[in-house]
Amino acid sequence: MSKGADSKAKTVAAAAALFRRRGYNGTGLHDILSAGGSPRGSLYFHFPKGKEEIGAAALSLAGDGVREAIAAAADASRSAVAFVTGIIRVMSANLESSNFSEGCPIATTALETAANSEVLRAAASNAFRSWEDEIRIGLERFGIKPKRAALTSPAILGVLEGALLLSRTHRSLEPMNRAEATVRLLLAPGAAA
Amino acid sequence: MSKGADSKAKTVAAAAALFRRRGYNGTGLHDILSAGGSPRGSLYFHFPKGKEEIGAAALSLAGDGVREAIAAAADASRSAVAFVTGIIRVMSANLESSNFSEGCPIATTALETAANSEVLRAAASNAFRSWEDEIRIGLERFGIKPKRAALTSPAILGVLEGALLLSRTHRSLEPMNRAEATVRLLLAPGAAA
Amino acid sequence: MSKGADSKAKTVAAAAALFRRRGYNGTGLHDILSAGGSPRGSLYFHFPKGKEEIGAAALSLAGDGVREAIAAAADASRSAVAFVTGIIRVMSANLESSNFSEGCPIATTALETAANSEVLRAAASNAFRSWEDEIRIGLERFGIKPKRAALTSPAILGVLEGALLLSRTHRSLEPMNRAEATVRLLLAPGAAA
Amino acid sequence: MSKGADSKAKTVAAAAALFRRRGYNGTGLHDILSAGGSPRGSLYFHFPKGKEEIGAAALSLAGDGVREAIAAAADASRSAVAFVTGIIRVMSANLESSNFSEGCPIATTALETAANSEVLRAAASNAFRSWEDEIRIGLERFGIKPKRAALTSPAILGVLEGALLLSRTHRSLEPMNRAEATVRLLLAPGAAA
DNA sequence: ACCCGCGGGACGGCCCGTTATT
DNA sequence: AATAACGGGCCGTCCCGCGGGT
Repeated sequence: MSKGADSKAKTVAAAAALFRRRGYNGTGLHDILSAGGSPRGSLYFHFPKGKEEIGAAALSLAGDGVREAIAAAADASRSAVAFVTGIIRVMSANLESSNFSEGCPIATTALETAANSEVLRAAASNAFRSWEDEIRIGLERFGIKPKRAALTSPAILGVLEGALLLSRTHRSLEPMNRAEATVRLLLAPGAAA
Repeated sequence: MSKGADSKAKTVAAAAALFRRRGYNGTGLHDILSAGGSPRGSLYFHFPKGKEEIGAAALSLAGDGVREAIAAAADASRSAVAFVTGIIRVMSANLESSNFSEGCPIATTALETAANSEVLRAAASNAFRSWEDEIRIGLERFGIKPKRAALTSPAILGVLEGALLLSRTHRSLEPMNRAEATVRLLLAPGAAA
Repeated sequence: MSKGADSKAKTVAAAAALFRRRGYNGTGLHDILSAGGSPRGSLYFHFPKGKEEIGAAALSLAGDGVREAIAAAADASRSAVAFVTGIIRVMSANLESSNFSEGCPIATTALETAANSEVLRAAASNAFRSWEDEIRIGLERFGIKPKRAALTSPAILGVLEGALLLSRTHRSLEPMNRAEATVRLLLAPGAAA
Repeated sequence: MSKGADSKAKTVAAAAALFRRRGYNGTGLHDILSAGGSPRGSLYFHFPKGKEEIGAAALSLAGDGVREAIAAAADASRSAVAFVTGIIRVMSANLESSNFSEGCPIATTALETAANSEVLRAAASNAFRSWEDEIRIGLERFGIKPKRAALTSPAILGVLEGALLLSRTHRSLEPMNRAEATVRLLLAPGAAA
């Protein structure tokens, strides 16, 4: 049981890592299984709906991971700006340490499957929504009014995602740095948001 | 000659359209060929390097298309804000009319191949860079100083890409609308960018 | 289990038969599968390394078959000359009954792949070596001294292979008959070998 | 005209070289054309029957080359044994210098196509026959009686072909050396052959 | 009249995601 | 819970002609 759960969790974790680097369609079940060390035949025992179910689980796992990282950034910060730039810097560090292989763990799969799998699209949507929520909560914690936080948090997420995409494509942290400037602007006292 | 160029161009156009909707790995050569009306065998004549070469050509074509659209938006506008919101609205219209199937024609392929194909990564990078340039040129045309335009244009592109990703994932134009607000802020007189 | 082994064995047997007649490169996986009655997908399960692995298995099977035929010829003979001419006559009979389609089951594949696949070259080499050994053992059984048997057996094999090649090419048993004369000479009392 | 003939001859020469190393089915028209420096489209102008016609021409060319080499060996020798061992040594040298890639230029194609193409089988048959003839002529020149020469020459060719096959497969000159001993025996004064 | 760029289906081998069977 | 299959589809490349340049 714990062994089964372990095996399942390992598989999902392996899938999440591979989807992040190679995308959903670029990752074979074979790769996931061998990376996770699980046997072949049990896959459809744990995931009766097949690859799509693994994908949804991986999206969920990755979504939770980032959400927790956002919460941790909030805990470690003393201002809204520090909070948000903290998030950006963690992402930048991931990008750099992985040679620009590890960007957003959701985006690639989200784009690949948005038009083809409602299940995966929804899973990606939930993940993004949870990040937005977490950012909003963090902003409120640092004194940003709920109304403004609700408007700014999706904007911040958008800026962040755009920067991750461009950084990965250009193999440069420059878009991440620009994103930092943009979010500062979004959080500036006078900004109408 | 014209027939040959036609056939090749049709294939690339079909590829670009399919990559936009389903991504690179999600699109089979078979689909591209039948969509373009070309037979299998000619493909290897026109694209000796195979799918990767088609991908690069499709990325280049799509890049040019958007670049021209940006230039057209500049021609049709009377202010920097109108110019940039014009771009966003065209993209929003594409999104909506295609039932959120047609977002950025580069982003999906860029993310899928950034870590696996230097050729495709570079092609995507060039496309993004050309948009950034075109935006910068447009901004300068409306009186934004070169220095500021050079800093703001990549930020605008980042905001736009992030919004396209989120809109597609959420099947909602709301992120696009938020992006409009963000770029207004970026272009506001007092913004340090 | 027995079914699995059966299916695999059938595939290998079909492959060996086809490689013998049409060679390795002239035989498609499709032909092998349909001849063996196996479905497509199982192939990669049984032979993860693909066609090369099937080729090696087929070479090994064919090698064993001939080795056993040589051993049987030894059992059925009362002299070294009778033993070796017995081998030749069996081969001649195969050639004739198959309308010169079935010659050496190793030679064609050996020549096709000697320079391209170390795996297949080695498999062919092993097969030939096993025949040579079996011939040597047979010769010793009929009183040929080990030293001489060790020198004569490869010579006999060479003569036999050359004759099989020429007979197939000329569609005539004449080279096989000449080979019989040559091996008699090799086994003649006074021959220095 | 001379250009055309040149191009055609180059193509055939390239084909012969490639067929020798990789066999007939293992060699693509593409390889032949690019090795020969010829354009694609003209191929069916020069060889209306396609690959088979190229194959026949290549077999003929290679056959002539070896026949001439046999004649040259006869010219350079003073005895029947020296003549035949001279042939063997040239072949051994080819084998060794090409890392066992260049054995008999006919055998591989002969075996691959014996059962599938009457045209190619006949071309190979002719080549072998011409070698046999040339050997017979050489033997007669050194005093071997016509009757014996006619019986011994095919035997020698068989021994030689068998040795070439085994040497290539084992990547060893040992079968060639054994072949030398065998032909000495065939040419020994007392041999009934 | 000779040549060849360009195009055309058909498989080539491989591997995909999935399912009976136990 | 996992072994042993299963078709289908992947991309690449095969060998081959049409129609237009020279």
